[in-house]
Amino acid sequence: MANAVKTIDLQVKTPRSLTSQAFESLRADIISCRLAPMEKLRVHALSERYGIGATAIREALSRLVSDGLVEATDQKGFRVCGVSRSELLDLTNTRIEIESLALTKSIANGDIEWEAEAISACHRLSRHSGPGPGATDEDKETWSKLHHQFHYALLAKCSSPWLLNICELLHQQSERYRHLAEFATKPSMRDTTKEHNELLQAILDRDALLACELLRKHFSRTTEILLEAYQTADNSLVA
Amino acid sequence: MANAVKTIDLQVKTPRSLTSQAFESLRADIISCRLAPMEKLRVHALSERYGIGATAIREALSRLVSDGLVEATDQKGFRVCGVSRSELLDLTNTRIEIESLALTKSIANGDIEWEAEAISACHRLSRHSGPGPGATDEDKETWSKLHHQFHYALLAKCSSPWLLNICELLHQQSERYRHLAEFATKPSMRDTTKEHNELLQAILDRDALLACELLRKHFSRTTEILLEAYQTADNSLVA
DNA sequence: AAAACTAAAAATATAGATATTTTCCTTGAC
DNA sequence: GTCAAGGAAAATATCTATATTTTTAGTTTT
Repeated sequence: MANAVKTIDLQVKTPRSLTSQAFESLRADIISCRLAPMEKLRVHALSERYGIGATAIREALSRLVSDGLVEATDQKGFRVCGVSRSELLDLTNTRIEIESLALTKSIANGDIEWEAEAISACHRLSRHSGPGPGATDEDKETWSKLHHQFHYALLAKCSSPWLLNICELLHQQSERYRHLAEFATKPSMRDTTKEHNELLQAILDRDALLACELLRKHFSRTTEILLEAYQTADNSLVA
Repeated sequence: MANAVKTIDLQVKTPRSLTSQAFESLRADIISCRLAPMEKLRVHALSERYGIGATAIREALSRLVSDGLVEATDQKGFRVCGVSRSELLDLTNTRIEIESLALTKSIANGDIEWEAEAISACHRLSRHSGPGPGATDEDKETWSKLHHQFHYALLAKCSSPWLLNICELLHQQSERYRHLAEFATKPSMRDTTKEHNELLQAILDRDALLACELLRKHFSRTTEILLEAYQTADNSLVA
């Protein structure tokens, strides 16, 4: 009721707190490995780097602890979580199993709108030039986003917020591993677009078993390539 | 080398930081619902309650955000995460599915030592008087711990740190729901000891399918009882 | 070379300043 | 009279700067 024009309220942009800004900057820098695994995170240094007070940094780091990106030790401060071959393998396996659950549910519940979203996300992704060697940092970031949106769209209708949360958590972890080897990967003799299209087709056919199998292969292949890249580059992932 | 008696260093207790203390106190109070769902968490008030400075509280609250126990809104502070029937149902389902994965793996990998641990944890639990109406707060807490240790022991050999992490996360969430209805539950016409024993037996028989089915029933029954308790007590879990 | 001491650096905690949000009261319109 | 709008005042969140403790690294001594 009352008059229709009152406050414009065009959702400008949330006047976010410095803590939130620091949180996102830190997360982005850790996932992209601009802050390397096991790197010590000195609050004072970060405070200068981002131009944000120490308390806000400290709080942002704390929030990242439960996300598994930062580890904190009492009286010794923070550091970026380490990486290892065994963790990458565990992560990949866990992700395959849990995303398969979500995908199966999504296929069972998804409606036409869901199919449409998946198709358009897949299309957007396929038209991007990809994260290959010639790409700028911005290109790579855009591709990551599109890639994420495609996979998210597939799981979106699993109708389980908790399951979806967990998938997001695992995705975030995987992204870090992918970035870690990014500069070491070769011009990829891999047709990811084809993989995505096949996955999409299986989904449209509502063939959950095939879709899960394709998802498994998709993730496994990425991990294999990463592990190989580490070996070639002696980019030692200490076990 | 050198003389044997120097510093006693009997692993007294880690001289933990105030932040860690605050973190654990807050977590315990939220899980036990001494801090109720949706309750506003005023930093100043908590600072006095625990006798710990505001910064440490703030940091501890930040750490709880990613654990899904506290939610933060920029410029509006913190509050305990809300609860709902639908979330309880989602949580239970997700937990059933994911713990089943872990349990199956554990059964595949577990050795004699693992069996022994499971048996002894089950025994310890069965000899406890239980969390029934006549129990003191300390009794209840001890029972929770033993119950947790039993279930953890079952999953311990899944050989996937990530999967285990996620199970712990979900367990923590479930515990909060259990405590929420604790005072409303009736003298339980339920033989949990029997349920636990049957589950243990299936595991010793290495019958993964049966074990998962028993686990599912175990969790489902708890949730049913909780939902019923909410209804009777008008302990409204707003949908 | 190992232990003990010293000085610098860093993490943690406190207190106080600033800015935002909420509350509550007043005012005005229907 | 009731409801909505406006606007202080209080409460609260956020941030900075400072002080205290702990860790680390370097140096000396045994």
